[in-house]
Amino acid sequence: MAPKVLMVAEKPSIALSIASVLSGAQMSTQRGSTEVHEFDAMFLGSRAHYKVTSVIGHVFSVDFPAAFQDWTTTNPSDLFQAPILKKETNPKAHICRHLSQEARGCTHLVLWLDCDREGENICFEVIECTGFHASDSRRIYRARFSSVTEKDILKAMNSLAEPNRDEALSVDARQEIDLKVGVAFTRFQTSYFNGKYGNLDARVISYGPCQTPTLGFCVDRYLQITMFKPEKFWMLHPYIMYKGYELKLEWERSRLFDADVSAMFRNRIIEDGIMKVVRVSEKLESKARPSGLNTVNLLKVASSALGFGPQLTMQLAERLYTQGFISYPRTESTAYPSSFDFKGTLGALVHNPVFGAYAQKFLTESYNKPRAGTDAGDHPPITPMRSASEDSLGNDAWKLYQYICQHFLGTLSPDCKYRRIKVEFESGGEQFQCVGQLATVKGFTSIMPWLAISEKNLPEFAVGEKIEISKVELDEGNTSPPDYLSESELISLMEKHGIGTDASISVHINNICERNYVQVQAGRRLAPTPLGISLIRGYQCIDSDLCLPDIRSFIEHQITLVAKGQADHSMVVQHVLEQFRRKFSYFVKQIDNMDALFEAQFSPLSDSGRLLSKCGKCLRYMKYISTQPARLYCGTCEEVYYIPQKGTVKASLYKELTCPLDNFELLLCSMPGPEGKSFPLCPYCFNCPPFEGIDTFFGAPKTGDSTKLGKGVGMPCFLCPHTTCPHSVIAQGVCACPECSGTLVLDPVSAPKWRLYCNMCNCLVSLPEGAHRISTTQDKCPECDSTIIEVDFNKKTTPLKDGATLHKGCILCDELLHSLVEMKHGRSFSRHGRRGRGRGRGRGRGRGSTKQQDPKMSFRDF
DNA sequence: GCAAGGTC
Repeated sequence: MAPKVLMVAEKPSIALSIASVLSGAQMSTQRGSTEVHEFDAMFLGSRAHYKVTSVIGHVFSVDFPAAFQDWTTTNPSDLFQAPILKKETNPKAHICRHLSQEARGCTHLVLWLDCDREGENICFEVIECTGFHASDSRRIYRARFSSVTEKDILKAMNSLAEPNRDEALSVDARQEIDLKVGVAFTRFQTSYFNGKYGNLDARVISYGPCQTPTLGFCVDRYLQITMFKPEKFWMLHPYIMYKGYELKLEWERSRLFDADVSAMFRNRIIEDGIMKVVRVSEKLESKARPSGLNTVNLLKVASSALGFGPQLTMQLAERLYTQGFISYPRTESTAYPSSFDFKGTLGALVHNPVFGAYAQKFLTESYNKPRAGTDAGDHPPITPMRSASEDSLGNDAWKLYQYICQHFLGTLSPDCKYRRIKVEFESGGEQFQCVGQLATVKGFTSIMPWLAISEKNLPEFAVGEKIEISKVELDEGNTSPPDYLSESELISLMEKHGIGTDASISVHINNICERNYVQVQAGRRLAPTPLGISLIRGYQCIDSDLCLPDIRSFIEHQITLVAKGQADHSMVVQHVLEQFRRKFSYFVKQIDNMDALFEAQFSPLSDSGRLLSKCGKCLRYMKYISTQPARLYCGTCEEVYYIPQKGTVKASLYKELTCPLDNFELLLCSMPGPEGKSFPLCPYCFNCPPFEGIDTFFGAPKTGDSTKLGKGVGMPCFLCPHTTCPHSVIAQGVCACPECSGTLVLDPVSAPKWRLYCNMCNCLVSLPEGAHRISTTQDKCPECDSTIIEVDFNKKTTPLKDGATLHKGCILCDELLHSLVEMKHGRSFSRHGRRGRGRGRGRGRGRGSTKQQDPKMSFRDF
């Protein structure tokens, strides 16, 4: 039987390249989760059928099991020993199913994942999905390629190897360590600080072994700035007039920090009055052309020269790449592969209106061999692939494309050469100099003009000449602090310390912006916020390891032992986690030290917010904190009560009305929008629902579990089954909801457009408009068990005979009332089923059995 | 709600 070979790459573009090379572009392509390219060709000496497909990065990512997902019930320190599981990274893409289907009937598997540790790890993810036996070295092969070129692909096919399990395990180790450390610290910090300060506006206060050192770099610079003490200095600048030039000479001492001494030197020069030429030297200097463009350098230039953040740059680059204008934009390599087709790339640019002439010259004459650069074995440097114009790309993409073209042409240009002439002088025992520069070969600077050397002409001097000094200036200056860290400097620091990868550096920077730890200022400089500063200073005083870049190198070093087979995977994970667990428990013990910084930076809850609602325990007013998450704070009891995160809260209508269960003053909440519900709410019950068995809470997810209440999820009065309180669903409920198992409740502040709404779904029913008052009574309809309501009509518009205004009745069975009510949302309104009032447990099943029996008894047909 | 790493 002919072998059937499944080959899997890390991304669709590489699967396409491999298939094109191995099939000689004679393949058929099927769509699927990812494309599958099929063809016949030789494999290990026999004719074989090939299928080439790909994953889209990692198939799986790690997470905690459900039992550890709940912030309120899981102690973060338990996370270090918690089990972890692998979940499909993107379940909607069905990559696992795709691989399993494609592997059916295949005799061999060839793994073409990127040749780095992550790729090695994905190899085993793929093996798992395909159902091959990981140990079957006669059927599973690893293709090792250093670039996606025909030469390297063919070479890899002829030297198939085995996947490296140790390298894959090292990635497993990193994943587990990053997850456990990051999540444990993040949950602890967030829970500790969130809600503690009035003006600390943070949804989550995250920690991570990459993002935190990244923030650390920004705060370090900020601290340098604040600690900086300016010093006065003086510079001596004699001037001479010579052959028509006025020249300002530079002092060999550059500057002095002593005013008197500087003045003394100045007097000596003035006394001497003559500059003597002691030496004239000339040197040929050169400025090297760039090597190939990699991602990190692209990010740096884009940030510092184009003003684009890394996130935007990568988005633009991705678009240019998918549209075929540039090569793959995520690469570490600055060296072109030996097989790189420079002529082809230049040819693509010859018709470009901006770069065409420059490219054409290289083709007709010749071009320089690019500098060696470094080869990371991933992708070639970023180059243009196709000509584009500003009109077709749009402004930002064009700027980036333009730079990529300029850089590419720069790499093929000669170095910039220039003559540097230095003239040295002496006067009054002091040495001075002036320097001239003249370009002899512009080289790459003619296509990258911003890198050109600044030219300066000097007249010719002869040694021994004496020239009169025209004036002497003593310039005073102040040393100045550095500026905030620029994004481009930050990228360099991250690269230097191994924080993040070419693909993730932009993510970490974006992270610390989104978490409100830093703000991007003009010129893309990163100014840390009070929150960012307090965090880093907090780590520095508790355990500075936590925010130093070494924390990443430590992890990298440890997992490298696994990758090299020098240490056992689980031993290393255990060892590293144990160290972090100790650091974590020390951090928890010392959190007061960080809190002291927060106290200095942020105002305590008791100083902010307006007074709202009396606490049922101490009977004092609580404070309303409007910043997210919205909450009430009792300064006396030091308790926080969350309230619904949407809508507004007022005390007005329910002033002095208190909850019979706990004595807390009721609030009136109004959800936003013209159809938003209004309802009373007890701050205490909302946070600590007093009745068991209520499993539908306001704001809770539909599948929510009532034992796991989050912030903003709880029991407003319309869900409360209290039997005598006038605000409970027992008192305010009118009838069963026609749409769901909820109860229609009277909206207490809906006048003059009186209405009922369902306490569980969106169902809305409008009542007679313009009534003075509508209220529920304690009576029930004998026919349908709904609550009898009482309407006090307006004298002028009353529908009652003789101008009477008071009317009691059932909204379903009373003819007059029913003619005045209208269904706003929902399909039908049956009078069947027992009314809501009887549902002592808040969620009755009254309607369930009769629901389908008489569809005609709908609201409209009534 | 949480990390970092792939890639889209």
